[in-house]
Formats: sequence, C-alpha cells, structure tokens
Amino acid sequence: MAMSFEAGFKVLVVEDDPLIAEDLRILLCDNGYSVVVAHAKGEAVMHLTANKPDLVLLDINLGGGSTGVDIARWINANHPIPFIYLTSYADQTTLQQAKDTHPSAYLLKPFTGPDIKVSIEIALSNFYDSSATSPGLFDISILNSYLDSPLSEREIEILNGLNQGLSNKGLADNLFISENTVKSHLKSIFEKLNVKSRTEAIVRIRQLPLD
Amino acid sequence: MAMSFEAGFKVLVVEDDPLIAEDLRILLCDNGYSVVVAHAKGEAVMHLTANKPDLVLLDINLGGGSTGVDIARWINANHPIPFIYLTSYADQTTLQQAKDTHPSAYLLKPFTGPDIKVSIEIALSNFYDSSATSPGLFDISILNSYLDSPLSEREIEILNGLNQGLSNKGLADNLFISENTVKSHLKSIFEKLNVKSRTEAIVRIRQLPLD
DNA sequence: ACCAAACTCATACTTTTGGGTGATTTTTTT
DNA sequence: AAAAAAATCACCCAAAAGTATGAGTTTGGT
Repeated sequence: MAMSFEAGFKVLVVEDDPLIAEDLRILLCDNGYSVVVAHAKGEAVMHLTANKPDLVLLDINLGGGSTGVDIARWINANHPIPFIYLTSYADQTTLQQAKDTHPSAYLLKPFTGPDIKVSIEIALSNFYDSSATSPGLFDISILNSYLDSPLSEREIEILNGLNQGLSNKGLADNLFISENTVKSHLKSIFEKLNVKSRTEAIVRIRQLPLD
Repeated sequence: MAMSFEAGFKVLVVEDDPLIAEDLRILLCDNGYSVVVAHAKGEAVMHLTANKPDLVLLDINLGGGSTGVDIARWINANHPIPFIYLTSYADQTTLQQAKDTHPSAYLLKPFTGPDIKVSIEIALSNFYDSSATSPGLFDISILNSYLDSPLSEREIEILNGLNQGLSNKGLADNLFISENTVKSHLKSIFEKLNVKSRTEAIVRIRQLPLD
C-alpha cells in the first residue's frame, strides 16, 4: 500500500527566520502539501487550534522566550500530531529535551528537499497507521463509554498530560492554570477512574482498548 | 527464583530440529512464557489437548509426512488458538496453503528474539483482545539495547512493577525487599532511563517499540 | 582468593502528590 | 433568570516519592 500523504495534507511550519520559512514553504508546496507558516509560539498555537494541521515542522531554536520544544510539549498535551524538529546545531541538553517530546524526526541543517519529504512521509505513515504506538489523544467518547461518570474535556486534557508523564507543575504550565487547579482536576479524575495515583491512572487507561 | 511478574502464557513449540527447538525454548522461557516442545504431529496434538497452550509456534517444514500446515488445520478445526509459522523458505504453494489457515504471523528464518516476541505479543493480543491482557514483561536485552548503561535483572523486575502502576510499598511487598531498597533501585533506574519520576519512566519505556 | 557488580538496607532530608474543604467565576442547560 | 455543571484557585495536612550518603552481603568471574 504505497499510499501517498501529499494530497491535501496540511503542514504547519514554525520558523522565525523568514528566509528559511519561505524556502520551506516553497519546497512543501511544490510537493503538494498545503502550508501555513508561523513565526512564534502564540502564532503557532493559533494555527494549531484553528487550522488543525496534520504535521508540524518545528524550528527548535526560535528567537525570543519560547522554543520549539515548548511548542512540541503543547502539541503533545493538547493536539497530538506528528512534528519534526529542524535545527542547525545540537547541544546535548536541547537534544535530550527534544527527544523527550517524542518527535517524529530531527533534521539537522542543512537539510535537503528529499530529506524533508521522506521524513514527512515516514512521520505521517507511522503516526496515522499505528494507533498502538502513538501516545495519542484519547477519544473522549470512547474513553467515557468505559466509565460510570464521564470525564470532562478539561479532565481529558489533564489525563493526556499525565499520559505524557508530566508532573503537576508541567500540567499547570502546559494548560496555563495553577497547580492547585491541576490537583483539583486530578482528584476527580482519580475518582472517576477508580484509581489512587497518577501511575495507576496511566496503567488503567492504557489497558483500555481505545484504538 | 526471580520473576514475580510472569505472564503465564503457555506456548507450544512444534519443531523437529532439536537445536532450533532448544533455542526457541530458551528464548521463550527468558521472556516469561512457559514452553512445551513437540517434534511431530502426534506429539503436538497430544500437547494441544492435554496442556491447552495459549499459542503455538509451528515449523512449517516438519520432517516426515505431516507438515505444519496439517497441524494448523487441526488446530483450526479442533482447538482454535493463535499460531505462528516459522519457516526457512517460502515457496509459493506452501505459502498459499499456509495463508489459507489464517496464521497470526509468518516468520522467515533467520528470525531474531525480538521478532518472535513481538509476533507473539501481537498474536496474543489480537486473539484474546478483551480484558486482562498480559502486563507486558520487558525483554531485558531489547530494553537494554536502547540504553547507554544497561538495567540489571532486578531493575527490570522493578520496572515491570512500575509499569503495572505499583507504588513503592507495592513493589517492596511483591519482591520481598524493603521500601528503601526499592527506592535505591528506582534511583538508578531513573538515572539509566534519564527520567526524573516513575511516570516519566513508564512513558519512556512504553514509547519504546518493545511490545 | 579477590574483585567487581549487583543487591540489600538504613537514616535523614526535600519535594511532589494526593486528600479534604471551601469558595469564586464561567459556562451550559433548563 | 435560576439551576447545574465545569473550571478555577487557595490553604492545610498527610502520605508517597525522590535524593543523598554510606555501608553490609551475595554472586559471578578471573
């Protein structure tokens, strides 16, 4: 099944350098992807929620405060889709942080057109084929069908964060709420899942046939 | 006496070559399966009825009259459980016959430990899809192949416990060691996995292509 | 016999989690 | 508009988890 992912796939490029961004845009367009470009985290998040792209190319070294890793974490917690890091260098700390966000690929500049194309193809097919390995979003309706009392949307978001191994602090930062609020949500989540700890919660939901 | 987390799945190996049979037996035992070996059809059928294994590994080219396909047909007709073909070559006729018996997998020699483990896991989970799936033991060698410094056996045991959502107390009770010892092990596990908490550890290992 | 690695455990301390209670603000539904 | 549900947050307390350090005991290999 040599399926092609080119037709109609939306790619979000997050790159603060306008020259590289434009290069990428042209390259991707030439390959049949529809492309949106963002230059900063806020813009990226906006496009992610509004346009729901199928894949993201992330410059890991964005100017300003937030980095590609921040965006990756946001993606994992809120809107899990495959993303590929683009970077000009790799220091160990950044690399480890990057790895922890489970990117589909990690391309070191200078990369070629074929590099990107192949990486995108692989990323897309891996992500949308194997439901088992993807630490994906939980379908709220399916998940709730197993529970006595249903989880709210926010609770699902928290649960997704848990499932990525985030701490309470991490959850709070990701969702822009206080740690106390996270605890509050967690408490009801635990009740509803009938578990007593975050680890039990993870085990519980992962053993469910959600895929 | 080591393992406290056996999956308890019984595997029947049907293989006329004693060397390969023994290799398989060891490999499977190491992965926590209990293993029975048969060398011919009659013996196989005997074990199938008497021991009721959960899965069968079938050499497709048995010496003598009957083949693995014959046994597969018997299984389908009399005692439907998942089975996997093992074969050194694939001629078209045999292959087609084999396909018609709806095997769970078809492994070409030379196959590796991971090959078999993965195929078995998939076969079992597909076949017994419902609830109490095996808590998924980790293959120490596979897991270690991803790590800079390898986990010891004891550490793997702890990790398996973590993966089931056990608390430190729970781990200590299960392994008959003190909670302090558990913490001690946990500390080195976290270092080796390069994580900072049990939840991160779980996420980390589950994201690996081990099961 | 000796060494190294693995396993064991303790004590003390810090940080993170989880539980309980209660309250305010949105949002949604009736 | 009133009621209900969801989301937000605070404060306090207790339990669990994690860190640091040091040390005794097995076990396997040279």
